[in-house]
Amino acid sequence: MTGFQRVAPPRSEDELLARADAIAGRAMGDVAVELGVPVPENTRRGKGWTGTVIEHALGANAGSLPEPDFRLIAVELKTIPVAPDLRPLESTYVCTVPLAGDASPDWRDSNVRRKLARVLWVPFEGDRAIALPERRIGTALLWSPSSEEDAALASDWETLMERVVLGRVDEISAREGECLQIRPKAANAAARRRAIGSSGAWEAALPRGFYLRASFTAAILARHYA
Amino acid sequence: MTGFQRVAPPRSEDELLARADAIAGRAMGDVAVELGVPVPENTRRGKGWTGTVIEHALGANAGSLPEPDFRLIAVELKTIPVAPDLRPLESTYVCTVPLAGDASPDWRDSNVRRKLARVLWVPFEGDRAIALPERRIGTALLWSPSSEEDAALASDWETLMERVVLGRVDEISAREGECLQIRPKAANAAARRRAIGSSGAWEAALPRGFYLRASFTAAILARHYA
DNA sequence: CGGGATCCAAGTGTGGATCCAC
DNA sequence: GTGGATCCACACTTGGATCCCG
Repeated sequence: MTGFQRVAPPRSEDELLARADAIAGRAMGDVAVELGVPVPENTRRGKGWTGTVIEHALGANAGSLPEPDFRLIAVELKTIPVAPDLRPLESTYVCTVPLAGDASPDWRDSNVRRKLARVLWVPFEGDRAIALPERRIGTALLWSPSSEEDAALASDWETLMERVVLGRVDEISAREGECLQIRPKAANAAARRRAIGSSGAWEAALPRGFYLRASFTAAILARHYA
Repeated sequence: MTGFQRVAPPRSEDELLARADAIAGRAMGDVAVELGVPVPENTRRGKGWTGTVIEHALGANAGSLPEPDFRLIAVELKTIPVAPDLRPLESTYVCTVPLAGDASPDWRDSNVRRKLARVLWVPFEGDRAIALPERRIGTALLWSPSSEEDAALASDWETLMERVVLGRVDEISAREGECLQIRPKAANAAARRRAIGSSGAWEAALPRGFYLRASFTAAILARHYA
């Protein structure tokens, strides 16, 4: 939001969906130029660019921390690169893993659950043979977890967090978890953050994040668009 | 330390004092130019400039957090503006007040005590009628608190922290404390930080810092230079 | 293929302190 | 005079994610 044209926050889910409809089918670069968002030359230098563009286009409250992207209506935005058959090409970052031992042991209080309570999925062409600005935006989907999805997420989360609070996050592999996984989330492999160690004392650990597996988001998109 | 000429960290107090002697009597601006440190035009835009210049000149490990300025020899650097009679014109910032309730209740474990255990005081001309770059650097003084000074600091610290841990930091005035006081330390009066409230729950509080009163530092300088 | 590694922008916090109205 | 308010630089953290080698 630094000097770009501002779009007012949406005041209802209908208003949000109408705006999403308005950019569906358009190219990322066109939307960005219209908003005054700079277009990166190199794709490697634009890892978070798509998210930023869509945020501005839809009127997200950019940059707030524990807040949803659309605060007024409590909706989180996730842009997701997809293949022509709508299958996601990447996993989806949810939030950081609390390593300091200051998190509730209850799934219902977790940041993962709060983040995923209401999500606007905005798919876009993920084919890397196409330059980023030329990729087209897809039709958005407003989603909340079904009771089955919530149960599956809760199960993974509880299994993973049990090891985290015991100070064993370093032993967790991204192979664990059926729909939710834990992976590194850092500038590089040397990054360290204060964490509870296995002895109960502070240790330095690689920062991690919770991610949704592509198979999980694939099922969400498939169910809706089928 | 961003692109300026680096000076190696001093390996002994003698080496540090020798360097301090070498810049005593010189003008701030001359030393800055020699080191490649930019000189600000407006004095209001250079509140921390003197500290930065002296840090570079003496070889401080700039920018580390809980570390002393001279890590190898555990010495903290404080530049202090003084009148012609060597009386300080300002109070001296020590460290932030721990508002989150995660601090030890023991003075011996406190950040204030650690910071002040060994200090190199570098006085400089504080007269605002003189442009900042023209102000001359004074003769440095390496100091540790006497047992009386330590006791006085401990007394103030304990009285103040008792109210802080009870969530009553907002009720503390800078008038309290004979040698150590608590004052705002923030970008502006609207800044807020998470703190323990009087009910025990989290509240938003204005960030604060511990400061040494000018009368306290005046006594230190007077005793040494008399 | 996907787990582990990495990249950028922007916001926040900390360390360096001094300013200035009452 | 001085208590309360404020200013700058820069390191760190977080939110946005994708890259890429075994």
